[in-house]
Amino acid sequence: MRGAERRRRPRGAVRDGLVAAGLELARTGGPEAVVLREATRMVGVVPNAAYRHFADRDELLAAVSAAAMQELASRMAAGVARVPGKHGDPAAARQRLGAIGAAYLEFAHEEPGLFATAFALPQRHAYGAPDDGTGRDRMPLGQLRTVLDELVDAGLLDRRRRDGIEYPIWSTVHGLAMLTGQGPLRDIPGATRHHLEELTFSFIEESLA
Amino acid sequence: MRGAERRRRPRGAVRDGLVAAGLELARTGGPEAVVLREATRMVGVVPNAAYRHFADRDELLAAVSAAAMQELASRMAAGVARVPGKHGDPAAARQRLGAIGAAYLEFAHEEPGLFATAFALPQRHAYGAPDDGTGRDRMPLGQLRTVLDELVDAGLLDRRRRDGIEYPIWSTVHGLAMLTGQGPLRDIPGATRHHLEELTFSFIEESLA
DNA sequence: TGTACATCAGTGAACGCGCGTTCACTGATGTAC
DNA sequence: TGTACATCAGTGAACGCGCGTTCACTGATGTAC
Repeated sequence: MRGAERRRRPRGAVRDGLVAAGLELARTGGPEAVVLREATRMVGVVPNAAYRHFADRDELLAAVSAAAMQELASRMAAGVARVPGKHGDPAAARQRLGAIGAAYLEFAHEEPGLFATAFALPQRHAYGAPDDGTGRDRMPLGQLRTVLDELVDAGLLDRRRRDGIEYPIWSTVHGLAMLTGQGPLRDIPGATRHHLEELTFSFIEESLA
Repeated sequence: MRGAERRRRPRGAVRDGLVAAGLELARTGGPEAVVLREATRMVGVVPNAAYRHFADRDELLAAVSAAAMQELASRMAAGVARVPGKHGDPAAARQRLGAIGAAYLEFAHEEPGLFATAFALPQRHAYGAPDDGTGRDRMPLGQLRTVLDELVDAGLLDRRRRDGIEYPIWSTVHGLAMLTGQGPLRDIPGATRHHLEELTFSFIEESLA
């Protein structure tokens, strides 16, 4: 790089660029496609420059994975926010639960690579992390809990059944996402997939009722 | 290899050996750990010898994956067979459903690498394949269907709700296996995991009731 | 039953590839006085 | 306000590695007559 070109990037631009590049790679090919050298190429920087920002490839992947999870969380939050009706309204509460599940499945289907990357983390996520104060972008599990609490307040879910029920529900939706995404049901037609999604939502509501 | 050593292996032994070696690799490190060269080393054969039996590495992985799925199917069948009581007996039917789910989760937990490999197939499985005539070793989905039919016969599941309900149930169990296996809940203590499994079984039964 | 020949299933050597990572370096930026 | 110096964030070159895969080969086995 010629002298005049040095340090033209704003602070943190390379790091952000590497994560963004990693996200593009993950989008196409999942976690294994997050190749450190390729990311540096996309940013226009020499391979070892990455080591100024990440200890190793795993650390880059962790950052990419966290970003992918954040993207899922944002979509869920947006889906929930789109449902009108105030807290405690039964119809609204039910719709918000549906919106959460729908956003989850939509993300898994539209961005299979990112979805896989969000969950294929070699380390732990802060799934239960508190929100950022805005109430948006909270982690998926937290958002699900909030809606389930609302279901209780709305009288749609027995308070005595509330404890821990987020896990079976999460499992059900996550399982469907995996089976129809990267799993054995991945090649079924779209209509069939939607039918399975409806069956699954009904199954969940049946259990809550 | 010296002349006398040539062709001492019985027919098909190398191929079977490669699949067995692949299974060992997958057991430890999942699908990516199925490395063709390493498998040939384990069998004691030169790397390119593998190409007498598989077109490429993907074909070897497919064979390994199918074997892993077969292992899961066998465990499920064994679990079901262990439950006494004849067809149509309500208590037995319920227990057989539980045995299927338990075998699935146990396999995912005890053999996470094989579980991942069984489902990380780059091609399609014959999940709905007919059985081999013995009634054992049928594919997981087929076994689940059989038990659900029995639940209907036993009067525990409304016949009108039977159609397609295998998918939400499969999703629920599969999702829990993923979340507590390779997923974000992978590091929870064993007691917590068992609690989640119980919660999940209850959730399913609640929906069927 | 014996022999000629095709096929099968292995060997041996080599290939190019891209990867993650390390090292010594240097110019630009920020900071203390 | 100016200067000395530390730190930051990049460059350039190189490494060893193991991988999948291809090629030409050869000995053992099975088959046709």
